[in-house]
Amino acid sequence: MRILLIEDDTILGAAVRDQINADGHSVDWVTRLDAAADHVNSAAYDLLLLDLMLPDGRGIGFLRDLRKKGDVTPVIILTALDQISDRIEGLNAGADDYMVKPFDLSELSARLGAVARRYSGNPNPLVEIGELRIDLAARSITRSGRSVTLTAREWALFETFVQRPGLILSKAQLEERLYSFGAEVESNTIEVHVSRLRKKLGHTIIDTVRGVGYRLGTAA
Amino acid sequence: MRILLIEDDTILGAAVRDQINADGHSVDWVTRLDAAADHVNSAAYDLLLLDLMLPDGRGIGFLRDLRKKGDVTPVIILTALDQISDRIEGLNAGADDYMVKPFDLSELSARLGAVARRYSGNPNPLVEIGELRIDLAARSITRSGRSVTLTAREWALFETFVQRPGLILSKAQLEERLYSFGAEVESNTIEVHVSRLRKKLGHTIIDTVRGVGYRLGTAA
DNA sequence: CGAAAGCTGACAGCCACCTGAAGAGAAAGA
DNA sequence: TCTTTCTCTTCAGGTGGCTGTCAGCTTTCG
Repeated sequence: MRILLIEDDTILGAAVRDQINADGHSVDWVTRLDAAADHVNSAAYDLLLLDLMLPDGRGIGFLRDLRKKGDVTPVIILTALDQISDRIEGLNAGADDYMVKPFDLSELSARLGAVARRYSGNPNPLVEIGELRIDLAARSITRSGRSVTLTAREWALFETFVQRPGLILSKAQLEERLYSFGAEVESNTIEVHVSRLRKKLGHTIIDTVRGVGYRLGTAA
Repeated sequence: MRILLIEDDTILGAAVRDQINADGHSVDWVTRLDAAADHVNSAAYDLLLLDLMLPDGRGIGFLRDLRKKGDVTPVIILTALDQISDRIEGLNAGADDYMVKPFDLSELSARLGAVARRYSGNPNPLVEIGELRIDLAARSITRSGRSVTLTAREWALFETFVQRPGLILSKAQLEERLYSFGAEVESNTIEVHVSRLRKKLGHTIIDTVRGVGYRLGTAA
């Protein structure tokens, strides 16, 4: 596994680097966000270890930008902030996990192993559903050869279904995925977006499971 | 997702149960390890939430035994012990994640979502009963290859039988399972739903034990 | 045979869901 | 900065499917 470590504490950073090397992974180590951005753009990493407090800014923003660009590389946050709000903020920003300093190096190994297992099966970037062709990486969809454009929310919703074929997702789950934990939605937003997706992608693309939730269309 | 909650604190347990329900999952809740073992043996769960300190022993041993038997059901540990050593012991014993009490319920939701995502790629276990094929996770049933759709109540009822093959369930038990406390039913609702299930799934799917209750069909 | 228990078709009320529309807000461009 | 355009949330009205209730019928058993 190829790992990018973003950490400005030299003592902790060195310890983490050595531990990861001992586990048989390769590590690039940077201490600033601008250097991290360069590395992410020029190399493909399997995992980012991201400290939240860095000399040139907060890691949360970096993570948000990363996700905004469509990068889905797993990220584990390293933070000294033992506040629930920070953990949630991190998870919302797109982190896959977090570790609160000080942490034990053997625990870090366990987490790396979990992430490696989680992502060992690479998803096929090209998905075909009925008359639809979906390129998850490029965020593009064609319907019977004709290109279809989705808005941000629509894509987030649709992607959620595509990544979990067969599973029924409740509105609560979908809201959790689409919105921050703090920002509760008090209306039928999910219904509206489902309605729009059906209009754009065909009415059979998403099935309603009354009283339970929604599911990717089985007719396709 | 079907979740088994093993937690002896009634206040926390109830809160967790309600949160999970709100997320669209179904929960069985036990307060002792021996009861947990019974449940694990008699039903297929997608996730275990395991408290470490229980009246009849430590959860770590329970988890070790589970893994020893080859059970790979994901386990999230709930613990009041904010010690790194305990976390590591848990991860080493085969836990997939842990949460330290007190934790935020929205964080629990996030973790459940992560587990659901992690295991969504795996094919769901199929239960076969006669000409029926049942995918408990996807809530789908095929009868002789033909897809059958159940309503929410019908599914809840049928699921109850499938999870307890061989057991005779009284109408009172079934009502308790299908309806929240407070919402009393004063009619033959269970009979009606059993009737509807038989119509959809075949008349031998559920046997009547006169004067006692119902049982999953043995003919199959 | 009679009584108790169980079965099922019918139905009405309710509620989950759908969708068009409107206003607020953000992004893009001048 | 102002304007324009696009997007998202909220709301309200309409619709249909689900579900509890009941009545009448069938089955079981003493």
